[in-house]
This record gives sequence, C-alpha cells and structure tokens, in this order.
Amino acid sequence: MSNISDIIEVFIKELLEDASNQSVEIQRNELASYFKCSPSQINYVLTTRFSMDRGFIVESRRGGGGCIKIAQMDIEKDRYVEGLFIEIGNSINHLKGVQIIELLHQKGIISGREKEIMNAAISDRSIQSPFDIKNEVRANILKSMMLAVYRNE
Amino acid sequence: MSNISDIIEVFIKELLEDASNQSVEIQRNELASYFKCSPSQINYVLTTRFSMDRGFIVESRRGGGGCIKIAQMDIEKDRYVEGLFIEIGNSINHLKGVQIIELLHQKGIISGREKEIMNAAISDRSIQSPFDIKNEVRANILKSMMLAVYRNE
DNA sequence: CCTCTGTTTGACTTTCTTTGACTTTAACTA
DNA sequence: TAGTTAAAGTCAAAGAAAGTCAAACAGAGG
Repeated sequence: MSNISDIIEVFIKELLEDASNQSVEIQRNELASYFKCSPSQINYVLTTRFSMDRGFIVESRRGGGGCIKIAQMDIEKDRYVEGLFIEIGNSINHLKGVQIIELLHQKGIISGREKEIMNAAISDRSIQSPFDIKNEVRANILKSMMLAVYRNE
Repeated sequence: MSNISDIIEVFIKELLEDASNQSVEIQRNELASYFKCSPSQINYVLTTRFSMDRGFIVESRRGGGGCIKIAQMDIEKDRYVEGLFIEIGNSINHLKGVQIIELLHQKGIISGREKEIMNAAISDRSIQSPFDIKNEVRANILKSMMLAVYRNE
C-alpha cells in the first residue's frame, strides 16, 4: 500500500494543510531527490492525485528558479460546486455549460459580467476545435474557471 | 521563485511606483553590480519583463554618462484594446495571453477576479486539444472574452 | 499463468535564465 | 580632431529547471 506516489501525495497535502493560503510551491527536482525517486514521478503524482477534477490548480515554470505551484480549492467545503463538477465531468455541451454558469450567477457566486466572460469562453465559436473533443475542452475550461472563482472569493 | 530576473523586475517596478512621473532612470552597470549579476542580465530583464507588449517604453543612451530610461505607457483605453485585438490575431501562445490579461487588469479594464477567470480559461491545462491548434483556440477564447468585457462595461 | 491496472524510471524535449565575448555609441581629453 | 574611456547592446552558448512519453515493472484477480 505504501508506494512512493501515495507518500508524496500525503506529503504535499500536509504542506497544503500548513499553508495559510491553501497553496504551496515546490521544486520538482528537490522533492524528487528528497524522496529518492525520479523527477517525473512528481509529474505522475500531480496528474493522478492533484488533477483539476479533484479541485487542484497546478501551475509551473521552467528554467532557472523554476517551480511548481499547487493550489487547492476545498471542494468538500462546498457541496454545491462539487455537484456541478461531477455534472460537468470531462465533457459538456454548450447548452449545459450555459445553464451551469447561469446557476452560478443566480446563486450570487459570480457577477453578471463574470457570467458573460465565462459564457464567451465556452461558446462554440471560441472553442473551434475539431468535432469530437470540443466538449472535452469546454469541460476543462469551465471547471478551470470555476476553480479560479473559488480561489478568489 | 528566486531567480535574479524576478528580483530585479520587482526592484524596478518599485522604483516606478515611487517615481512621480511614471518613469525612472537606471544605470545598467550600477544595477548589475548592485545585484551581482552580469550587465547583460539587465537587458534580459528589460526585454522579457518591460517590453512594449507589457506596456513599457525603454530608451537608452550609450557612452559616458549613459543610462536607461524606463517609462510606463499611458494609452487611452479604447485604442489600447483595439491594438491588443490586432496583436492576438488568430493565434497566441500562453505567455502572451497572460501578458495581455495582465495589462487589461492594470488598466483597470478587468477586476482581479476576472483576470483569474480569464487566465484559467486560456491556460494550457484547460485547452487540452491534442492537435496543433491550441494557440488558435486560445486566441478565439481570449478575443471572445474581451468582447464580452466590452459589451458589459 | 495471464491480463489488466496502476506505478516507476529514464531518455529526450522544451522553456527560461545566466553569462561572457564582442560590438556600438557617446563623451571627454590631449 | 583623434584617441581613449565609459557606457549600453547583441547574440549565442551553457545551465537550470520542468514536461513528455513510452517502456519496464508490480500486484491483484480471474
């Protein structure tokens, strides 16, 4: 049961616990050498345990002084948004997306202008990617924006 | 995190903050020796952080008593956004997108939260199109969102 | 024993930073 | 005015991160 990935996952989550602002910065190589694993192991942990669907935002910078920033939205805290996330899943059509954004507005979670910005982002005209993946891309964008809203309440 | 470029960037921005007329003069070699880096490092910071794209104008004079003058552009809002549209065109990479959004924020056109929402929408993690159209999709999304902002001033 | 799923690794790629050797321009001085 | 010196500019190479991807590996269930 104790594979390295799980241990690293717990470690990062503890860092997040301790962090005042629910976000933490790590250095990939540093962490990897601390746990005596390969650097790409860190990427594996991030993609499998700290995905957007689980309420995490991961950003990074390469080059000298580069780092990885992990931020958390406590989805558990808000059952409502959690439900919406599940509803979105990894694919959503335009109509449903608009409905969800409207709900967020009605609940007073986002302003009118923010609603319009989000609608613009998920419109079919914006997401001009080929056929099948449109709804996947839309789902990612929408969830990502929702996380941003929640991190900036 | 702690690369010299970022530190110098912050330093210069603080100088600009303090300056009464939104412009400041530095001496390249002096600054370089203050930060114990090579002089050309200063040029690197200027080109990557104080480019015109980011709303800065940099002028300099060589030779004895030479110096570098950094000023912040103050362009009228409407013309500005128009220019950004042209700059985006039908394809834009992530870095440039972030810069443009930052500018919109600095100009007071969008709020901090709107900035985060827009950043989320154009992040590489959101736009996971497997094809080579990422930058096209990003351009469309960004322009759409900017239009939405404009319609809802 | 085989397959399926999740983990681990390493080679290779991409991005961003830092440095240094060389160039250009301006001012000063004899 | 020519020569010297004191700036800043350029560019490419080296360095320092993080990212990707496919292959090897491990363990559980059938």
